[in-house]
Amino acid sequence: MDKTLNSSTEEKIYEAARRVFVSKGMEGARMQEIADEAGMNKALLHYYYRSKENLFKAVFKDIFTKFFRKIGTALLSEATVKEKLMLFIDEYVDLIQSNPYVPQFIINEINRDPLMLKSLMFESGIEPQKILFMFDKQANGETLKKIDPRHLVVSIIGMLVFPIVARPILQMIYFNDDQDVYNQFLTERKEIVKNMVLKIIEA
Amino acid sequence: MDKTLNSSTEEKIYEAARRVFVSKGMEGARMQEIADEAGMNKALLHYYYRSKENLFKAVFKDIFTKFFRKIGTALLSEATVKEKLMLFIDEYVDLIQSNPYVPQFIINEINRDPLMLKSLMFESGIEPQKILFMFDKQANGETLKKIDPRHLVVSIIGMLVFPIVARPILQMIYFNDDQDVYNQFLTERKEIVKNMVLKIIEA
DNA sequence: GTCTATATGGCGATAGAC
DNA sequence: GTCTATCGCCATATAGAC
Repeated sequence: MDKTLNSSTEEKIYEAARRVFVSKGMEGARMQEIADEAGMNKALLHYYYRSKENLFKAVFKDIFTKFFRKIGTALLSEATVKEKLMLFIDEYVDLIQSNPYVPQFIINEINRDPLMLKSLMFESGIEPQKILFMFDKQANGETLKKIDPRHLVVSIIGMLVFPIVARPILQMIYFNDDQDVYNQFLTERKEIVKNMVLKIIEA
Repeated sequence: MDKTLNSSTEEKIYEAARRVFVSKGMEGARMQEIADEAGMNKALLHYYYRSKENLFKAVFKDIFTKFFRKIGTALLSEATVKEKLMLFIDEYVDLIQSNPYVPQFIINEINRDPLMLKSLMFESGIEPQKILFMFDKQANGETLKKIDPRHLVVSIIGMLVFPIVARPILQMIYFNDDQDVYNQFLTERKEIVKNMVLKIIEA
């Protein structure tokens, strides 16, 4: 059952806007395209959301919040550092596999308007320091002797995000633009990154 | 001596366009801003380059080509795999430190218009497979027993690029938006990534 | 070659009929 | 609430004086 079939006009607009904004960005998106995608007239978007800026902010806030909450869950779980990291990789890979445009979208929009960050973190109730400090404390006492957890987390996310955002380039130079082979590359990558991380923290 | 002081009008336009395009992207850039940055009138840009698209392509082709050539040099050098990788990290860190906006710029523009890639690789004379195959061959016989060199290179670039492109977010949540501390974080990161890579390939 | 002034088109936003 | 028609602005691009 397609959820959008029975949804209200406002929900249809929101879903369409989400798709268009995420793939084209705030500047690249067109209100006309969102209207087409939602199967209605352009004027209706303004009737419900008054401006493109408003519509964008509604979409971006939700995406940003959900994405960061998801990151927190694995790191806040009750487990050893090693287990946490493996769980984190599992969940993060699934997250970006099913939302491949989101990481680049968030990075681009934050860089375009960095002032969004402060208000966004405040409004969304995200407390990243809580997550990171907790990770810090556990890590220091345990297996991670000489590794700064910040560097480790940055490395893991970078290893996972880069092949997604740079997909067109890598798919071209590695696999002669073969989409299926690249999907396989991404699939096997989860275990490979896990092994790399294990080597890093266990050495 | 500022090179732009004595350069021709066309060179001034090119340099200004490079700065604006790299930081704002093709869609975000404005011809007026490029003209202001070059210290001249908007009409002159069209006199020399005819269209925004033309000017952009001239800039993008150069940046793309130079960036990928630079990557190749380290991996094509005569050395062991380990030495190659360390040299590659050294050069790549320096490259993106002095061109922090370029990686995101390239990724964005390629994703916006993936068809650019084929013609670009052809025109620029880049042969990435040569580089990668060479790396493959050396790697297989040597220390990298169970590691796919493709995954390793993707991991390294991801580890290095991510803290640059996601800087506003990471600087905020890690260091309360302290710019100096984040610069230090980036500086120490070169050696940290080297150590991580060594653990990965030596385990 | 370099400027000012203007044409042209696209997009966000609004007015107003239904 | 939903549509058609249109306004007004801004950005690329061009015309034409100097």
